[in-house]
Amino acid sequence: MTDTLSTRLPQTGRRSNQSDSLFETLTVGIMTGRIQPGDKLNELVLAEEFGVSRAPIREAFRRLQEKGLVTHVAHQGVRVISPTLQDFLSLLDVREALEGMASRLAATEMGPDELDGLADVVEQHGRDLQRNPDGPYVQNDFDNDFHVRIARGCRNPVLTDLLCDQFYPRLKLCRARHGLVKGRGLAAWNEHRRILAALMERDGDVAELLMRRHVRSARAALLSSAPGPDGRAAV
Amino acid sequence: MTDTLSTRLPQTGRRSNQSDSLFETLTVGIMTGRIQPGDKLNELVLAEEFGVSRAPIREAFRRLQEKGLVTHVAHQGVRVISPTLQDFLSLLDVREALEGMASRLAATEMGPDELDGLADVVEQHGRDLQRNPDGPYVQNDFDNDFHVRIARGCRNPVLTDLLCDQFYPRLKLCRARHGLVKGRGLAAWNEHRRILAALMERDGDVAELLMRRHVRSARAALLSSAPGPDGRAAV
DNA sequence: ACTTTCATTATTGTCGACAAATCTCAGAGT
DNA sequence: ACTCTGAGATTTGTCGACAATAATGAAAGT
Repeated sequence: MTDTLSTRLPQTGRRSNQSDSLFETLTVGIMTGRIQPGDKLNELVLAEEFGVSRAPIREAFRRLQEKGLVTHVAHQGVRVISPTLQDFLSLLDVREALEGMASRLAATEMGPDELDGLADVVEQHGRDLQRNPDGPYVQNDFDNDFHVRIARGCRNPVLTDLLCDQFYPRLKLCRARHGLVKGRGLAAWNEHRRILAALMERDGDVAELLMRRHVRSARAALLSSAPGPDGRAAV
Repeated sequence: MTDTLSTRLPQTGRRSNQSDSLFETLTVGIMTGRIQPGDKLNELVLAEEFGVSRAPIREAFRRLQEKGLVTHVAHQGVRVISPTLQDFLSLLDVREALEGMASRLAATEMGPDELDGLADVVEQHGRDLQRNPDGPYVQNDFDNDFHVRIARGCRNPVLTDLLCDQFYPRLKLCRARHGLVKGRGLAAWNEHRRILAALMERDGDVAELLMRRHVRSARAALLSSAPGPDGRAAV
């Protein structure tokens, strides 16, 4: 945790209870990397930092715990999860299943305007690649991310929530811990283009197939860039 | 909520904090149907019932909220989710993806002893069907459920937790709200047998295919037994 | 020098109380 | 009979304090 957290506290009057604000702020803090994997979250420190009592802090902790972003052991406090490479790989297996289904559903459910927006995202990604061809695919803006748009376009609220609220935060946590895979930007972009084409053709079977292959490629790239020779995490 | 909840409170000294006990007790209460969908959960009432203060109650509520079993609106309290038929169907779409992947992984990861145990489960199910051929497939014992065993056999902790801790409780909630589909017991059993066979042959492709078809069949049966003519929930 | 023991400290778990918001329902008004 | 209003009651949000447990570190023993 490099910086003071209170800088981002909305102190909004819109949301009446502080527990919800805290939860959101801490979630963003973990996703952006301001709070690092392995960091201990001290109740008193955070309470003072945010100018609240410990009760709302603890309630936010319980939600973070159930969200899978922190661990909580009795009388020992809360600590940001530090996923092993094995955890990362496990997460990507589940991601393959979920995003594959999301793509299948999105193929029939996304509206023309949504598809246009998705095409814009891909096009912008292509322009970014021209400037920096070897860079990884970075998820700068959550709302303008290729995968997030598909997760939202599948018209399945359970799946959308699962991916956006639970899965992508944990994925960002894994990336903060293990780094991004370099040099897969161009390959990812090509795979995105083919998935987009399948969606526009309303071909759910192909869209699922391509998305699953896409996630599997990312997983394989991660595995091949892993430190250990047997595919196990160093820590 | 028909019965007093405190009957199941472990009051165990083993688990030091009461928040965890409450969370588990409430989760079981919702899963078993003792707490019904739509029920309001009053902090003071529960605090008195369990003989604790409101703080641990509230912390348990936050975890239930993030688990997706209750809703929480500010100054209005906590209420057990009352899923629409649409939610039920959405859940089954995601279930198809997750259990399909679990079956694929389980085909290569499950040990011989685990497969034997799974075969016993299927056999026992067959004996139950002889006595009551028209009954639905009921999940009497969580540990001896066909799907739970596969979820645990896939050797992917993320997937196992997602299915057992998050998905199956929500599924039970949906069943409590919308009832079980009658008369699918025999068909389900046959599908289970074929999935088991694929697992024993270590054929992940077929196992995933059959499991997805199995879940889709259950979904279709639910849809056809639905009240509305257009597949929309009455509520 | 190293390990063990024990008292001190720091942190978490729980509680009761107060403030703020919502809900309830009797009574006035149409 | 129906709707609207508002005071009282109920319920939630937050706080400060105390108790219980774990982490820390100094002193004693080997």
